[in-house]
Amino acid sequence: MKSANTARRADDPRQLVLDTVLALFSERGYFATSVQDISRESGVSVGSLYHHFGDKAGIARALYQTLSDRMSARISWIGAHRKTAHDQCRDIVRTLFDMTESEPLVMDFMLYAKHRDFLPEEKPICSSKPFELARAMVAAGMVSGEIRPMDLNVATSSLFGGPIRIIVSRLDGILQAPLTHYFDEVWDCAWRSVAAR
Amino acid sequence: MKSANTARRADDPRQLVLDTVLALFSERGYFATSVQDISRESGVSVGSLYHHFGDKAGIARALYQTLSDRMSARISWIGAHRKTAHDQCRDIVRTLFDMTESEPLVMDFMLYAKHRDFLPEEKPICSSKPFELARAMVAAGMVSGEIRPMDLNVATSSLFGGPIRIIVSRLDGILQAPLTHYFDEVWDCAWRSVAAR
DNA sequence: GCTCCTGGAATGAACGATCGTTCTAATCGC
DNA sequence: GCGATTAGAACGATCGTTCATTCCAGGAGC
Repeated sequence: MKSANTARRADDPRQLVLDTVLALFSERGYFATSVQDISRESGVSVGSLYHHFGDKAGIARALYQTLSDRMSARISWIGAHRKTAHDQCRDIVRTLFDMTESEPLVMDFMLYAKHRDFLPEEKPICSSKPFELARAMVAAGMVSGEIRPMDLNVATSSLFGGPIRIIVSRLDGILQAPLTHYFDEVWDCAWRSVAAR
Repeated sequence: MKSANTARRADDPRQLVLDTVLALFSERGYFATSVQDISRESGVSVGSLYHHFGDKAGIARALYQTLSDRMSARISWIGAHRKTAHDQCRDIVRTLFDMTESEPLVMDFMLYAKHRDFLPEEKPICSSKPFELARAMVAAGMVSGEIRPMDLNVATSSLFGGPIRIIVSRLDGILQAPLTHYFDEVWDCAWRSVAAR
């Protein structure tokens, strides 16, 4: 094999760093994690960190960008492969639940990155790319008559607010059972809040 | 007047400091606010700060305690003066909306204090005193038959998740109109998600 | 095939700035 | 006159960042 992309995940210093800081930021927080910590834990020298990311905030920005893009891709896929707003939104919630269970650190970072003290210029999660995609699906559902006519912000918040709050509860350790256990009940409540009839 | 409490708000150094740090933490964040900043802005010397609060985290803890107690008091009052779970929860949402408009900094701090990097030992907002009170009202509503039988966490999250998400949108500057404008629609959606019939 | 050259990548000791905290002396209220 | 409170200069620790240096892969010239 030609191995055109010689940068395997294990050897690519960028990916090595991003994997490391996701864990460090989640367990200690951004400000309690020093650049020296990142260097030691990832095995990448301080000089390399600055070569690749510019500054400390650049590491956080790169991490957010990567995770945000991944989530956008998943949501876009759902939008293309499900027809009704009901099915699209349902699958989004299911994906969010699955991600929370399989990659809780990722979910935690995505939900709170903007509101933590770093990433000052980034816009809040609710106006970021992934959420914009979801909002568009809700809008389409309102046009098609699946969803009652109302303010678009109210509809989107009502539909996803409950599921997000359950995710937060799970991340905070309040819920012992995996989110799969709650999915049907949560989605039933969420859809009732905006369904046309 | 005897003026038994000689510590008027304007002269009480503790209250002076808490008012100051609420503004500073909200606009710059906890870690970007130095103790020297707090001293300069509040007019209280560094020595006094440490005399009254012990350390920097103590200031944040005191602020959280004060605001949390105030919110608990309001929710308790509602619990005592409204009979049905519907009216109780509705008034809680209205109070949250009102607070968001009249004291956005307070609301912002309450919603995100636990998830910011400081206050490490505090439990997350959803298991704090104010939210426990609200959860109890939901539980009572389920017993009385106002709310469909379901997992208590699911019901509470579904009922307050939408309103909280709208509050976050407003705090982030996404919504231009005051929350009063959205209240009826938001509450209608929220209640539909859990109402018995 | 061998050497030299080149530029991107990696290194980590060192730097200045700033942070939270301490401490001693001064001041206030009674 | 005495404990509680205030004052703010000073301290050690630690932070993010810099930079002179080394490493290394691969193309050019012969």
